[in-house]
Amino acid sequence: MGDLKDDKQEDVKSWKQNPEAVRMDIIKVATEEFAANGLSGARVNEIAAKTKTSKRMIYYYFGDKEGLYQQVLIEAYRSVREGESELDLEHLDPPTALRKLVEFTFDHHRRNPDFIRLVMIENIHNADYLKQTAFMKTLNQPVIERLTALYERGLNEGVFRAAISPVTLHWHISALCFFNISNLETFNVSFGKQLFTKAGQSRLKQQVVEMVLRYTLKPEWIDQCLSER
Amino acid sequence: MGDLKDDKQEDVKSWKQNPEAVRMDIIKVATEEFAANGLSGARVNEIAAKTKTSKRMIYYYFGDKEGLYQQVLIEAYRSVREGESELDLEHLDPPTALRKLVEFTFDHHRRNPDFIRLVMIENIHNADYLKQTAFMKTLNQPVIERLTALYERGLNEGVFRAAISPVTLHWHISALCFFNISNLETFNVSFGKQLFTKAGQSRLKQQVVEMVLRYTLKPEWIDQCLSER
DNA sequence: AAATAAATTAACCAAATGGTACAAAAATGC
DNA sequence: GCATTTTTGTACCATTTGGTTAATTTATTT
Repeated sequence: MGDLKDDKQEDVKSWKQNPEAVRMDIIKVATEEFAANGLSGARVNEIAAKTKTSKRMIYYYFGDKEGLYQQVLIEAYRSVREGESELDLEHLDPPTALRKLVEFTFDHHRRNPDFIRLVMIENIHNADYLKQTAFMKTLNQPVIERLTALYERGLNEGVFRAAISPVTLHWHISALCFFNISNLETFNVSFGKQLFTKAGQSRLKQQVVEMVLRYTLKPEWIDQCLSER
Repeated sequence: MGDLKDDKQEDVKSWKQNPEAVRMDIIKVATEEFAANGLSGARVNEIAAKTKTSKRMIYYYFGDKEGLYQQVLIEAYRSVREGESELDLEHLDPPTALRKLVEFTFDHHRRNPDFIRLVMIENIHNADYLKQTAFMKTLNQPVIERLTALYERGLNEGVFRAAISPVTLHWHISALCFFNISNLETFNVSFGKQLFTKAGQSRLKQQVVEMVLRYTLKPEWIDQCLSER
């Protein structure tokens, strides 16, 4: 018993190649590490250890730490924008569509804290790594286009106020939904946890919706659109 | 010419003590470094080099890097809250006072990007270092108190809608003003610089004011209060 | 099947980093 | 004026870190 023959010849030293899977494994691990610790805080050794492969592979595929970070960023933006594109707002009346968009954004940011953290981290670095990629504008264009279409429908139907720029509208929605996650911890410490309990969050979500709608709707439509739901 | 005598005996090896000045010098330099590079990104050597004193002093006064970071945070919060307390809103009618508060917050955050960055960084660290200090709630209480007084005045005068919590109101104002600075760079890259030119910023400020007022005011007062200015 | 290219491993390295040991100069107490 | 305590400067160190060298294994081409 226990003689060491070629009983299991498979697990001795043998591996299949699967570059793409290895790449994605590294990116996934690195995403968590960078989101948790920032660019300078993350440790390549730590990332490598949590990977199915070795540190050498990281440098083989990504060149250096910053190259890896940049790919993590790109991948994060891509996957988030992909998620957003599932929304279809065209068949809803404009106020309802806007409400749905805000609610979706609010929930979406809550479900993707790692993405929020990566964006925070990238801002700390003055967006230097996003600037290098340069395809950012293309990637983000659809967001604005959808919102523009929605806003113009609302204008034509006479329910939205004029002279709001879609980019500004997007900025407002982003600000409220982003801050909710990004500053959760310091706000907690400073002002208590009321807003961040489960009940607090669903109340807050409705208030954010309300804020955006009260800003966008013509006054005469406010009461109807807010009670509606 | 050039003989080395005791010509200047004063600058050889002599110094006056001034602990508090040294401490503040370190904190000031460290604030910039931490704001620029984060906790893990900042280098103690670099901080020391930019100081009038030596690395040894940093460890003497602050124990370790994290201790220094923590003091930097505390000092930053204190000085910012101090600045805010200069506002006196009591003698203005509630809508005007609220407008002034929002405008002030917007400008204030713009003038203190280092503070914004420190808060971002602290959030990346899950507010662990603020949690340790525990006097945060005391420090931030006045902000809520002032806002509560203002809101209740507005209620009594019949110009504000009911059932808005002051903490929530503060959250909304903070979110919009904070995001403006914190996410400036990534927003720039993603959606263009329109909102962050000089003209763009003053327009945005008015829109933020408008958003808060439309949310807070009773509908019948909106037109009057927004045109007023 | 031989030669070439791509993918992977393990051991190693120089530089940078947070932190300290030691000693000397000022201030303070007696 | 002397002893003790506080404050400061210099030189140094152990560890960690990002990154590499060189060799081995699998896949692909001819």
